[in-house]
Amino acid sequence: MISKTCGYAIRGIVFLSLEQNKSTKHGILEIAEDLQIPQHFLGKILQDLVRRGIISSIKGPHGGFFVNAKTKDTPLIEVVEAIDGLGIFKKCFLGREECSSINPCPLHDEFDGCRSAIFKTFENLKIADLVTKIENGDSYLSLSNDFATEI
Amino acid sequence: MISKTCGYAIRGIVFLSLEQNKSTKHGILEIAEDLQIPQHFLGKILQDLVRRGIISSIKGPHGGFFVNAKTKDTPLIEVVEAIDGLGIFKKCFLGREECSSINPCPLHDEFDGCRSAIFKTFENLKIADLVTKIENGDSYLSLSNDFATEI
DNA sequence: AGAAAAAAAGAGTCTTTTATCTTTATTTAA
DNA sequence: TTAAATAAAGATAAAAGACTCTTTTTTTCT
Repeated sequence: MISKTCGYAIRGIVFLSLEQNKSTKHGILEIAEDLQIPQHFLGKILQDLVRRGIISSIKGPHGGFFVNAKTKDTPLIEVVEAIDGLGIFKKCFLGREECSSINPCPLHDEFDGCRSAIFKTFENLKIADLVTKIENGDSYLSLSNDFATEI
Repeated sequence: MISKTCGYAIRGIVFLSLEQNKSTKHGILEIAEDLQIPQHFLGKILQDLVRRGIISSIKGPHGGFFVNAKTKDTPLIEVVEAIDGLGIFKKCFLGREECSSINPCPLHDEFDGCRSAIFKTFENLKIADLVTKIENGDSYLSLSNDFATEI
């Protein structure tokens, strides 16, 4: 659905927004290692998010990426729009150039409900909501050590 | 969700299954032009489907692709499995290597319902169902002439 | 001022998906 | 039995997505 890149973006923002991370800046190396995402690739993604104002950064010693006043209230759809664009919600399931309710493909109506449900979920969910889930222990950003060491 | 290639496959099968096409063989050029899909690319896709027994083909003059006894009862999930594989229903929304209900990402539960709804729809829908929609004029395989000429 | 740390930017690579072009194999019909 | 039609196969290319490596810029600290 959303690209891998966009998933990385969301995970990066949520990482910075976790309670114990909020007060500090975090270098790209640290973030990438913790989330197991290629360092320079994640770097570019976070730079995009800084340009959009979703997170902030400072260069130089003791610099790094960090949350700003806006971060936790950012709806996920804003991140999706920044990285993938909203066009992903309009693509025809069967690969036709155009597909809409006035000229639908045979799967259009079948999946239109799901598609708008997904869209609405991205509209309604904010970064803060994902943070809460993680702090409650209901979900995880990276494969938890518990699972990693159990192998 | 499903790849463009998979969409092409479904459209190709449905094209052959339309009532007025059932009794005849259709060359790849005709199918590709009608559906506006790159000819040789669609050729390879249909060849896959022939190997899977979902459609049939005959070489030589008057040869072409055509439906067989199985075609119209083929559930869409079988086509998806043939082209994309069922792995597409397990990929993590946030790009983690593993994601499941015992080690979910913060979006896992949000979208699990949609994901299984989509899976079930692909299980339940058969090629025949899509054919019916088109014959009823409820949906279209290619951009209809009506729309094309209105531009 | 100079060295070091860190993000930012630039450029290049690898992989996958999508698409094209060419050749081969099979079948039909004249 | 040869020519033509057609699917099948092979090889290559173009585009997009994901990832890497190198250089530059900014900032801090000594």
